[in-house]
Amino acid sequence: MPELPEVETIARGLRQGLRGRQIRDLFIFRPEIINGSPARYQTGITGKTVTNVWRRGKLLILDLDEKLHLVFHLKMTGRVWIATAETRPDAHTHISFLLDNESQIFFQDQRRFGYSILFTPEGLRQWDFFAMLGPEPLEIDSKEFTEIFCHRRASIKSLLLNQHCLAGVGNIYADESLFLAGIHPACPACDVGKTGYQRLHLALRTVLQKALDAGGSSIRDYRNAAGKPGAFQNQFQVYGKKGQPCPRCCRALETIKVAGRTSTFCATCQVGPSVCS
DNA sequence: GGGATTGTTTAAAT
DNA sequence: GATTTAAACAATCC
Repeated sequence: MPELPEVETIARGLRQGLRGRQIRDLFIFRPEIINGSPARYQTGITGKTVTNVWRRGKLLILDLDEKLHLVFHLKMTGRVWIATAETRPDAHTHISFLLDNESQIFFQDQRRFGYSILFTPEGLRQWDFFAMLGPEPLEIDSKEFTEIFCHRRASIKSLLLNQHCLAGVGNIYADESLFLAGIHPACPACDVGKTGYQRLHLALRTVLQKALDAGGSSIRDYRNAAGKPGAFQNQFQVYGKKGQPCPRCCRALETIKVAGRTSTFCATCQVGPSVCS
């Protein structure tokens, strides 16, 4: 679930608490969630100091001194948070990092789809997944945004979810922004139209910013760097609200599968594939 | 037990 | 070759 606003919220929280902290030791309870050699991971991180924490797409990245990047992908249920010295690791705690102030970073993941990797700067640059990420949706201008979609026939929703097109958007913010822009999720991207791209760009930025302001969305698993849930789930207009009245026209919200994902939308307010303008 | 959940990769089709 | 679609994968919940 952690998409751009959630990962960004975690990164901001960690940055606050971790800058200048040294990682004294780490305990790897489940080596298989480390991509690459666990031994190299262990020795590479031990004794290093966290110099910065940032986000790219849905990736959480801790910069360590001596030029290393400690990367996490949280996938569905991953969490990275700062626990007190007394907190005991549970069955879902796969790595714990002991800090020089006795607190600890926990990497937990109930479903274990997430992973962590330690990179050198060159390694990170050459990592295909990282190199192929599209632009940050909060950073591009409307011309760039339009250019991503206007020549492609795939559904607009599938391209919003495609990390090569835009980095950081997942199912929640795709559905919410398409509703706000009044665009049907299955509409071919090239048929959305000039004003449609502008509405969608604005809608996406608006939704992402509001979610950031609310500290992200917690459906069930997401927690911030302090282990606390976000609040944006209380502002959802359509996501997960099948059968409930559309906030705009009161027609019951429907779901369809687009790009293999459940998409909740209003059949009145979101213009269909054949009528997009 | 089947279906749904997620982001991403891989394979197949166009 | 580029683009698109579908299936597969990980583990767990309901």
